Amino acid sequence: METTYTEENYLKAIWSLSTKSGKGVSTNKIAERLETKASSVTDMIRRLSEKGLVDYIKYQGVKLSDEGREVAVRVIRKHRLWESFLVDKLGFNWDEVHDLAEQLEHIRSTELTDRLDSFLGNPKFDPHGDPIPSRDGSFPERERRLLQSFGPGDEIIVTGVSDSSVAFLQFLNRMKLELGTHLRVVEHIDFDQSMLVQREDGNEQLLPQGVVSQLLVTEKLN
Amino acid sequence: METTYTEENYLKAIWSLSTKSGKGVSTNKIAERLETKASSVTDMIRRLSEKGLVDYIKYQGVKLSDEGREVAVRVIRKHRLWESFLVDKLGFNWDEVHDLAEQLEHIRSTELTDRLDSFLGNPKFDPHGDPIPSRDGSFPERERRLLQSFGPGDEIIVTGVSDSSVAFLQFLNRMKLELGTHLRVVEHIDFDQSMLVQREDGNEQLLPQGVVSQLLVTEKLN
DNA sequence: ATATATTTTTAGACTAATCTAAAAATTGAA
DNA sequence: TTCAATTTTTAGATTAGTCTAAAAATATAT
Repeated sequence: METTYTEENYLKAIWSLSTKSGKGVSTNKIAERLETKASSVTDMIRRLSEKGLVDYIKYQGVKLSDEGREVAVRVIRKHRLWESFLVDKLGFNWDEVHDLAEQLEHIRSTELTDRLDSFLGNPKFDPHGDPIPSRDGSFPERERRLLQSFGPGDEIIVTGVSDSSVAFLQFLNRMKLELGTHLRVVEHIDFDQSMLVQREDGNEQLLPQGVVSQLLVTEKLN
Repeated sequence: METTYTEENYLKAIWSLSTKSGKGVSTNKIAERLETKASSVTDMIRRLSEKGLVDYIKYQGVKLSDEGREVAVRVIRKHRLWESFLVDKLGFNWDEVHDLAEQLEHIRSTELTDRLDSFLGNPKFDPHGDPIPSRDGSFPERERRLLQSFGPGDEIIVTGVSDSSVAFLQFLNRMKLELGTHLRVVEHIDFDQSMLVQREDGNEQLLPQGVVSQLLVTEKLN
């Protein structure tokens, strides 16, 4: 299956906007992510659907097919390996490499990807702490601990919840916390066990005790 | 000046088809090189001309403008640096890297190119023996001539090929000829323009006309 | 020098990806 | 539940790059 750069970018966007809930990803969400228009997204989704890369029902959003997911994960593997290369070998800072990796991730060669992987020493996580899929598409496991066990300065990624009640999940949603959200701990507030954290956009947010004691996170390995 | 991948490929083709004679490069030659049709070439030349990247007179062929040459040389610099990376760091053979470098040469980032350059130790020549332009676009010197211009007793080093088709490179590989191979000319075989040479291990080898007329070598000055 | 062959350009059409504007479907609030 | 707001899709146009077929220009051979 031949895929264009653009198709790969759509598949990647759908992958990262997908949730375990099983709901389709909405046209507008994809448009926003890719900085394009909803009408363009509809067109592209139709093309991807004809190629069997996504399952699509009009007005109901879109999901990746098995084949579409494979393509997306292969692109993500390349993206994260190139980011590792740029930081570990060329000395870029981890916050400078995203746009470059967006270009490099479309280079077509399994052989190159695999050689790059071993040149880098088969890293399991990229410079942002995100897991690098292996050749067969499987993601490495990460050690997860409760948010409360971290302290000021620690950088973490939300990777799960120990209480999966609907109410808790909805509350997380309201707090704009989801899987993959990156946070930096600013401080513990001792008197009520809440925690001040900083988001990627620089804004600070206060997380109540209920969240701090239930949220599973993974430490970012820089 | 923003250039597309396709424009860059045209500029590169025009660069490599240009001769010192100062004549314009013909539409058909470009079409053949890029495996496209003459009509497509005419269209693209017109676009490049409007952008000021080439000088073009209908029916008289095309020449690179100063700005077009700069773009072409920057792409060539990237191509050759990536080839060096693939061979020196990832362990590819020098006859396997061309198609990959054709993709990598379009990655847009002067910063990346310069960091790659220093990561590789600022190489002057790529794995095919071709000179790598420096950041400012200047080529390193090295006097190379075709093997056929040498005579009995001359000692030379293989430093490049004037035909870098995959078939030719693979043939050289089969003949155990690679960059840096040292040879001594034994004799010209006049009737079919082949050449008898002696290798460092003392063995003699007959090189067919196709090799003798395409292999670039540098004289060994002892 | 003139007819023929070759090269180059033009005309018109196609595809991928995009856009704007408007229509259709869905969602949500009174 | 019904009507307004929002989301999504459709219709039609645009751009880059390509093609085929035919016309125009140039080169070549007798």
